[in-house]
Amino acid sequence: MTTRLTRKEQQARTRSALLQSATRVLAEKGLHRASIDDITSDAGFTKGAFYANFKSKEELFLVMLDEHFAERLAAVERLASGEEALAQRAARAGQDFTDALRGNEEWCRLFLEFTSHATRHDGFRKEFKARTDALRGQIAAIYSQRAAEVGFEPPISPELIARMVFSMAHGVAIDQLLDDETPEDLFGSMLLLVFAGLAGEQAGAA
Amino acid sequence: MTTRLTRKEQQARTRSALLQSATRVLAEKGLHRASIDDITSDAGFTKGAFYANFKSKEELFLVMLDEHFAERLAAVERLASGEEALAQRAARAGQDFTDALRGNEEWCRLFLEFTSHATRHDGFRKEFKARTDALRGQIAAIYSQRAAEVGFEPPISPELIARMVFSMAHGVAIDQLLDDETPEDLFGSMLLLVFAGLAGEQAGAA
DNA sequence: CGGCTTGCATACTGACCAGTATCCGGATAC
DNA sequence: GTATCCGGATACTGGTCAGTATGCAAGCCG
Repeated sequence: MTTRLTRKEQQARTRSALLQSATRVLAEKGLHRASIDDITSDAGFTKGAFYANFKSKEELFLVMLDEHFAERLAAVERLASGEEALAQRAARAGQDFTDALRGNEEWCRLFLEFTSHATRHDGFRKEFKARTDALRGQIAAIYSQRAAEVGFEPPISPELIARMVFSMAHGVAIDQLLDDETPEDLFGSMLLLVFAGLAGEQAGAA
Repeated sequence: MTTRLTRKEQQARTRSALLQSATRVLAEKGLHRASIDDITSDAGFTKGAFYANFKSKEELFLVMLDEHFAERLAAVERLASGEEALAQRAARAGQDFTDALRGNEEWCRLFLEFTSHATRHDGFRKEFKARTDALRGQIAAIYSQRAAEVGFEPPISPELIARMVFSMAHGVAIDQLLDDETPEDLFGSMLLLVFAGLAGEQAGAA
């Protein structure tokens, strides 16, 4: 019972170990300063294992992008179907979305790295954008559904609201990376203000 | 009249040419993928010129940080002393602050690069933070002064408001780098909502 | 004018790294 | 049980880059 794994299982295990190490090491050192050897040795392998599982470093980035966004999308969908927060303000969705960011320094760093990589690699940028759009679309949909339930008519489009929430989250993530004095509830306060503003705008005419 | 420059003047000219090229090249290629040779040759020099003017690549980053923040601080102070926008909403200050960002893709990219560098180099991070704090403090002061002029009592501290404005600006900057479909007025709309929220919060109790 | 200084150029070094070629040993298939 | 396959290890290649050492010519000072 020492070696119970088929070859496929073994390789899958290796691959996911590499991905896990990649997340850690790339977040720590940055996309370009972390070498393949850094990543594989962190996982207890060598270069050979890497190239048996990924075509290139660039492909690794893509795979990681996929994994991270899939996780977050799943989290959002879980929230969408969950009943618990239903009566809460729609901001909840955005809040939850960035609970992923807050306290998750690793993902913040990776997000930064991926972003700057994306600005220089158009293929990667398109993939990044596509996934961001999907996530944002989900959140917009949730918001709009919740708003309808409460009988609230947003003065601006849910898509735009979602975009604002994303931008705020990313900005706060940056703030937290740079500054150890960032107020704990910065993002929450911002959401509150924005949604207070939305409520106010509805009352007042355009 | 061919060579009218003293040696000091000549070197100052070289140095500023290098800094200008550094801004362009580092924004284009990223802090670590742009080599010293890339920078110097963009300016029509070679490595020797670089090391005659800067101790190391790291020192170059610091100098650039200084220059950029000095520019922005100056811009903010110009705004603070200017009379033209005095009657406008306090958001003007923040707006102007990020006009520097909007349409200034180069600085956005550099900001991203500096940020991610800062997360890995504590000395640099502290310098970055110090300058950010100064800029944010300025904006908070302006906001607070304007609010007093209008007789408006902000429900939350001007420092926190300034921090929000910064975060939003940075988030929008990221959005714009990643997405060519970012609405032109995203940042403006966000500011509007936030300040509407502030006004509303003042009326409503806590 | 002549020796000294110095800003910049050139050539080089040591280190690092993505990707490739080759090999091995154990799992798989028959 | 033997031949095959293949995940992963090892060794190597070509290229890049920060930083250094040295040279040189043009500016500086007496």
